[in-house]
Amino acid sequence: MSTRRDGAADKRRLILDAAIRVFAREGFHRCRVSDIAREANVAYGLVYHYFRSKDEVLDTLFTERWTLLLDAIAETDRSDASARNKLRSIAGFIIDSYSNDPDLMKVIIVEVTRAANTFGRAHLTEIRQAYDSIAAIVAKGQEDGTFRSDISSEFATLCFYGAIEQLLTAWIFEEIVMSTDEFDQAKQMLVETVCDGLEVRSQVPGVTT
Amino acid sequence: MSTRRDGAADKRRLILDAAIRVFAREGFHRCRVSDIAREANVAYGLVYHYFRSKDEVLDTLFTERWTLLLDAIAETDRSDASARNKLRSIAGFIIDSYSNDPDLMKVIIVEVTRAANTFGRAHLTEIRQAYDSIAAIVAKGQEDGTFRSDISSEFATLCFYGAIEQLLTAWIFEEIVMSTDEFDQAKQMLVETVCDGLEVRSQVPGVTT
Amino acid sequence: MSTRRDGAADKRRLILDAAIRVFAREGFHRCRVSDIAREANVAYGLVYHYFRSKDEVLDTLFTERWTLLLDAIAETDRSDASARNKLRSIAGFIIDSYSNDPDLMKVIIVEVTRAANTFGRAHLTEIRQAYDSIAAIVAKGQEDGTFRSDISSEFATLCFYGAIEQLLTAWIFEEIVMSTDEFDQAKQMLVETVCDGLEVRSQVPGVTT
Amino acid sequence: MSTRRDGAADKRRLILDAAIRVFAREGFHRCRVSDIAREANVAYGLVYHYFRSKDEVLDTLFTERWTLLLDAIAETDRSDASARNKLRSIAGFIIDSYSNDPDLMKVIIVEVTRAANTFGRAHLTEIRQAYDSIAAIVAKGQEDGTFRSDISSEFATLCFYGAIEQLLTAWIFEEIVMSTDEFDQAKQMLVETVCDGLEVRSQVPGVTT
DNA sequence: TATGAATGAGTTTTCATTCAT
DNA sequence: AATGAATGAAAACTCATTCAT
Repeated sequence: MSTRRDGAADKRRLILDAAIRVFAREGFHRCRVSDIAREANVAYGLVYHYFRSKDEVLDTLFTERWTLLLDAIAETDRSDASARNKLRSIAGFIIDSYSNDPDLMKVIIVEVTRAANTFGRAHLTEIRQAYDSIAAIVAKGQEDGTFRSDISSEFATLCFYGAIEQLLTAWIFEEIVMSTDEFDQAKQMLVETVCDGLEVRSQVPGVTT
Repeated sequence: MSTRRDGAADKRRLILDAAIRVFAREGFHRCRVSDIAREANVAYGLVYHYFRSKDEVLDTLFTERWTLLLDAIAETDRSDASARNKLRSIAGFIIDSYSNDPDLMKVIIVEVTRAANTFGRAHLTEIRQAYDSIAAIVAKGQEDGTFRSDISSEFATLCFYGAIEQLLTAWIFEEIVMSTDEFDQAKQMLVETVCDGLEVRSQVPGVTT
Repeated sequence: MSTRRDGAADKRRLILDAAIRVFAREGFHRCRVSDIAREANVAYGLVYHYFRSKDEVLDTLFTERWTLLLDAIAETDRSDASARNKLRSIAGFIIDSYSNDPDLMKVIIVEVTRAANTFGRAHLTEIRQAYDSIAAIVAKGQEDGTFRSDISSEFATLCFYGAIEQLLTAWIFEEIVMSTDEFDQAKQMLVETVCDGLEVRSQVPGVTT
Repeated sequence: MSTRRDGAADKRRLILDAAIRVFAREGFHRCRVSDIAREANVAYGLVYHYFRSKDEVLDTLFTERWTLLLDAIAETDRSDASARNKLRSIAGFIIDSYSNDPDLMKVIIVEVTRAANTFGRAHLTEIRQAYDSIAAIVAKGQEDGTFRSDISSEFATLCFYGAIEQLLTAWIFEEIVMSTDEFDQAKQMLVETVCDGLEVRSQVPGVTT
């Protein structure tokens, strides 16, 4: 969201990128502002020239990226693809984001999205907005008869997003390095599993307790 | 976990229970040890009499509860129920845990299970153990032909567990209060969604990108 | 200075002896009262049953031993040995004390005698008393013409006692283990060096700056 | 030791000088870091800006001064004075140090040199180095026939250094204020006593036990 | 814009001492 | 006499933030 020119001298960007690495490596709470400055090869005080606080650095990082996600979801929703393919596209976007910049995604997930007590709470509105947009896609799928209607769209969204995030979390937690093919396979499996669970079926298996 | 007699005088238990409330309310990092002591109506130093550090309090809380989960999974696995019903039982156990003690589950999820940088890392082994046990159940379901085999059991487990945790996280995040009926409905929907996605189907819908 | 019966059940003595080992091993400030109790195989609170405070344990240890030293000096002084032999006897007593109970002597020297800011200050009177008694012996040696009189007896005492303490300190610092012969040799060298320096000489070597 | 310019603005120096006064007045263990900061008229945190810990402040103070001593000994040793005069010079340097900056010397002696359990242990190597250099001087005196050879040079050094330190300790302990003349007299007496004890004599007095 | 010294509130942890049994 | 749980004051150390240059 920098309104400044990009270039070698954009110290603000330098700081943000350094912060990504430092937050990913040490965690937001564990690292010190001086760690960010050192990683960016920049004077301590400059961080405070560009950002009001350490929190604002993370907020900026989150909002930058989350806006892209919201845009991608909106963009996808505008297309006339099937609900299933829209979900595929969103899952693909998130997984590609991780594939392209695992550090940033790690920070966003670990420090914001999954941090119910701190930044998660602060960015609840933006996070909800993503859920709501996805839920709207599911709802349309239910309306046109693709998806079953006995599962609420909000609930379905939780399953969908929860599966994605758990996948990324596993990669983060276990420090798994994935190949391009493996990423593609993961996308495929994810969408199939979740969407198959959501689709209308001729014969629903009987449930016994 | 406590080998001491329970009763009004078990200050150790008092401290653990107070810690649950304080961690849930303020978050592990935000709260001070003095908050725990005050909440437990106990002298500051007594926390350190029973626990080596603030960290150890959380560790204890996590291990106490996670052991119950691992036991429940193992117990379930030992039964001769179908794979689907085993998963239902596990999901039920976790959701019931939340229903019975939302504060404790909030702490475990927010501060440990989802905290890749801090306690999550420390308890990786125990967390993995749960995943592995669930994956084994899925694998058996694949072997007996109930579940499709084109999705790896590990991957299926991520979807399953991710959906559950996202569900709980939503409740936690949004501070949603659920009725018993709603809890039951959630269990039902969760298992149906995930298991239907995993099951072998006569006709798999065509996938177009 | 226990007024109680000695015996296997004398917990007070047990505590004092344990304190010697713990103070010697870890230092007075570094060790905790619980360390003493554990070393003595005695309940925490029992230390406070017999002693008002941690300080009092050290005070007791010091006074017990220092009284023996003061007695030995007085006893020596009462004999009709030469001044040189009186000093030899005192040096011998101190070195024997170290030889017999290096831990206790380490504690007394390190924690009291050389601790100008803490216990040394508190026991200044008793420490001075030893110096004064030794100085009196030197003074008599000066009066009867054995020792030179151009060096004040107080000053001579400082040299004498300083040399002894430095010797013990070296053993303590460097953790040197000495044989009986080496102890005897040390006594011999010490007294010769110091006394020769104090004695009246036919020809004093010229001093040039 | 400071590589910074001296002047009113060198807060690091300010802190070190304040620490000398505070350590001398209250003792290292008794004083708080806040005492040092207040004495230096400096913010609490600045102490930690310049020094990693309270320990490091004392370490710095000791090393600064002890280096001067080692230099002085080396310098002295390089001259072609007699062994006796070399010892005189060293004793003079130490006593002058005390005379010029009694607080600093008090801190070094009380908190480091005589503290076998804490800092003395940490700086053992540097302390030994001084002893060794002095012992080398004595050894040369033995080789050229000035000093008697039946006393080992290490032993002689202990007597020499022990006498000096005991002298200073007495001044510190008893809070004796000395005039310049008295300091000179002390140097004179010290060297005479110790060196006379070390010198070769025509007739060695008989020793009877 | 850039620097890094300076500030000081906040928190964990330690441990001597007390006290109920 | 003996136990060990309970108390709480004290202090080191951290680090986000400010500020003078």
